[in-house]
Amino acid sequence: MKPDKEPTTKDNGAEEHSYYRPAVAVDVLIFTIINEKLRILLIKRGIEPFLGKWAIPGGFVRENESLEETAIRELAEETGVTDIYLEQLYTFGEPERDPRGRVISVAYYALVPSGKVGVLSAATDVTEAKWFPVNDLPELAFDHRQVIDYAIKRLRWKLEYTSVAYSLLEEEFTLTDLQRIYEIILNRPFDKRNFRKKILSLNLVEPTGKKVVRGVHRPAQTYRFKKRQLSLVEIT
Amino acid sequence: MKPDKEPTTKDNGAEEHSYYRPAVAVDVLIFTIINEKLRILLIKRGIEPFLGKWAIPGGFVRENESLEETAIRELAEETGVTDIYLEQLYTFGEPERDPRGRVISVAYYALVPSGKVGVLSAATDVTEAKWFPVNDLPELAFDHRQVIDYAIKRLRWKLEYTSVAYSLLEEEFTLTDLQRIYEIILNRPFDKRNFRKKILSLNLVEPTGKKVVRGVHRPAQTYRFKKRQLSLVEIT
DNA sequence: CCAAAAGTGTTTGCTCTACACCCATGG
DNA sequence: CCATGGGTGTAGAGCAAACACTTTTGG
Repeated sequence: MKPDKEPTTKDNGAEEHSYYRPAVAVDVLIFTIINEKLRILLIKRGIEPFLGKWAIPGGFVRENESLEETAIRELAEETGVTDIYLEQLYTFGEPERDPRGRVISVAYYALVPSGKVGVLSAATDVTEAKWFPVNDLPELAFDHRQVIDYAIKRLRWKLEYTSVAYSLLEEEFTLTDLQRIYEIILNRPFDKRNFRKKILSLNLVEPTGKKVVRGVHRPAQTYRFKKRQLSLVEIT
Repeated sequence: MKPDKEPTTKDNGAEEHSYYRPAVAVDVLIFTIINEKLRILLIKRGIEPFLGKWAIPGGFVRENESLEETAIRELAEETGVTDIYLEQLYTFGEPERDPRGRVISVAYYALVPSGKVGVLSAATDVTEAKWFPVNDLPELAFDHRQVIDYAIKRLRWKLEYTSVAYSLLEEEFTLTDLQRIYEIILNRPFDKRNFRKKILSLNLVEPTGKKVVRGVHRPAQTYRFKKRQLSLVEIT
């Protein structure tokens, strides 16, 4: 139970005694789209430091629990959802990030389908939690502003080069739904014809055969994502 | 000094006492190119577990030292070099990765210019360290095989989409040098004319005006990287 | 019949690929 | 003068961008 030289063995036996052990937390950035805006789930701090400020939900790693398991647990505690897109983002370890002492925090980010969101926001009302549009954030605790900025950059990048976008949609969706995800997150318009051409040429999506009527206009074909597996470039 | 609820405040006061604190290590994957091969610096373990197996150099985070500082320190201890490309790779935290107890390890990877290598391999002879070609690795300790595989994937990706390649070269280099870096790491040939056209069109490189003679043939123009700063896509 | 989103092709420019020969040097 | 890598251009294919009208529905 007392690691002495891991993971290396650079034999300068000077460090045989107990090592300095920082606290290790996992923070989970939970994104979704509500009302045409990319939003993140934040919780209001009830204690010092940063009392009253908003923060990314997170918690400490437990014994016998992997980092990913911690993230999944946190996610479930906050939102009740499981089985959604989750990816390690970055590990933040500046000594001064927490005024109370050293905390190394491994950040993950999760994408929740826009549809499950009603449920979520209800479930999270108990502990003071809210979905904030990412371009209208409140005052944040710790270095959480930078963490969020970094996550958004990564999300934008992933959206352009992989198929994460599907993680923000329900099983069945229209191509317009998909296009809207891209437009909202990347914050620029796409040409409808070119967009559809590109998506269909990627062959990641197939029509369900069903149509859905969503207003006083022509019904739309719905599609489903072929394999519920992500990305061509599965390197972060 | 005793963080109680960081970084979140999900008020279930059950965890007010001292948290479980795993050991936190930083491992540094140091890559370079020697003799037309991509190589990684490994050290031989002198103690159990995995005695005699090779491992990625690393060490524990110290108080008041950021993760990056730890990585820089490890890198300097192993190789003597400073001021080289360093990037956080991933954080590995499976509870069973170290048989002796929980160790969370934040992996960084570094790229050392091919030229500084002579110096390095000499300097590292003291502690049993060796440069191994990445496609001819010895038996490795812990989960280090996967860590290396992951790093190589990331390195390949970075090479294609950013300008990390320059981190493996000296200040001044020929276009053939650069092409060779790409060919070695991506393990496929490039067309000389197309390669040069592309590199020059990116405008990241400028001729030094000097030429270098390196054999019984026409001397080559040398170039330098315009801004010693990396990547267009500065995300992960 | 009107409003609103769904759906659909073609042209143009640009980027990527394939490909072969002359040049400068040292021995 | 020979061997060796340095250096250069062009044509064709495939991909990305721009762009406008018809269809289906509910009210």
